[in-house]
Amino acid sequence: MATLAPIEVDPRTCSDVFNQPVGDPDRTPRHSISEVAAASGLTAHTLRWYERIGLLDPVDRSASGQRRYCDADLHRLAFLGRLRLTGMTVADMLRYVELARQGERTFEGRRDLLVAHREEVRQRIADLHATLAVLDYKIDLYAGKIADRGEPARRQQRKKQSA
Amino acid sequence: MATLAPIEVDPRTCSDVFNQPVGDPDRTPRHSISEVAAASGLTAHTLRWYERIGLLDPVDRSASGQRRYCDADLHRLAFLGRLRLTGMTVADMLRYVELARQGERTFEGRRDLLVAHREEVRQRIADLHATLAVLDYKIDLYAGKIADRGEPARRQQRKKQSA
DNA sequence: GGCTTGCTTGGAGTGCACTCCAACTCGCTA
DNA sequence: TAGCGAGTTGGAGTGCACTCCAAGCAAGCC
Repeated sequence: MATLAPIEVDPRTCSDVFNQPVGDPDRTPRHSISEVAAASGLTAHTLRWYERIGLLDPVDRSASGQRRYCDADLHRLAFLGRLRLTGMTVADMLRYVELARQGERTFEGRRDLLVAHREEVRQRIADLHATLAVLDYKIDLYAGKIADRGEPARRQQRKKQSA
Repeated sequence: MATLAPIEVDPRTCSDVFNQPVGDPDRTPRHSISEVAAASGLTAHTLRWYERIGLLDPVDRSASGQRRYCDADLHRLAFLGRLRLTGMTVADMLRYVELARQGERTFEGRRDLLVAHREEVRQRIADLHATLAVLDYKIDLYAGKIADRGEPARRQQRKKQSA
């Protein structure tokens, strides 16, 4: 069991891994929990916890009872990790996963959930950009003040420019 | 005490309100806690809590002991709100405020703190954009599937396109 | 005077998302 | 055969950022 590369974020790698995984991800159970932890950025604790609360279906086990994750598990984790990273609550992720378990008849529900999340993501991008402008402004201000302190002779002049 | 407009996010309104407020914000204490709550998006609980932990200096009081916020308080809150909204921890905000209290000699420290936060904000914007791509992809996929279900005759064809 | 509304306080409580613990098993190597 | 490292479990604990509570006060209105 070699070290796993970090899970891909290419859209196709997490398209619809629950029902019709793109590229037919391998279902061979073979990755240990520590490998998956390293690859996903989640801790082993968190992986077990996700399984316990139902975010992951029960993972395959080795003869001695240890977890062995397959590629499909990795893909689901990659997608869940994206949702989590972008602020979706675990409760909403659970809702999504439970819809997915119910099959085709929940396409609308799942789409709506993702559309709502996409709106939130867009809003947050806008918020972050607005804050970036504020940070740039203040950082420049500090840069000017630090320079002024080094060159007190120019203080008067600088103050006029950047008040 | 009229309803306050939401606090501005224009960079100049939160430039350096601690030491040299831009545009010389009014120091007249006049806004009640509920007005400030409405304008800032924070609850009255949170405003009191921010003051208790030292994020805000002790706010002026009316004759009967009620808080009266001045415009400078609003500006500080606007900036702190931006930091908070973009994921800075309260502990880091406190560190920033405490640096500001120490005056000029902490310009570098404050700048460094903001520069570090700016980097985090940029990283998060990148993460959000990456997730947006994944969400777009999956939402399109669901749209296709929902359409297919309505038009079973075309299912074969559509599947070929969007697998 | 009585009622309502809005505010005050310190400390306790909440919700989320982990994160850790103690006691245990298993496979492997020396 | 002993020791080690990696894994197992349910339940308890942690840290963060609020959020609420109970009891009380002050002002305004009928």
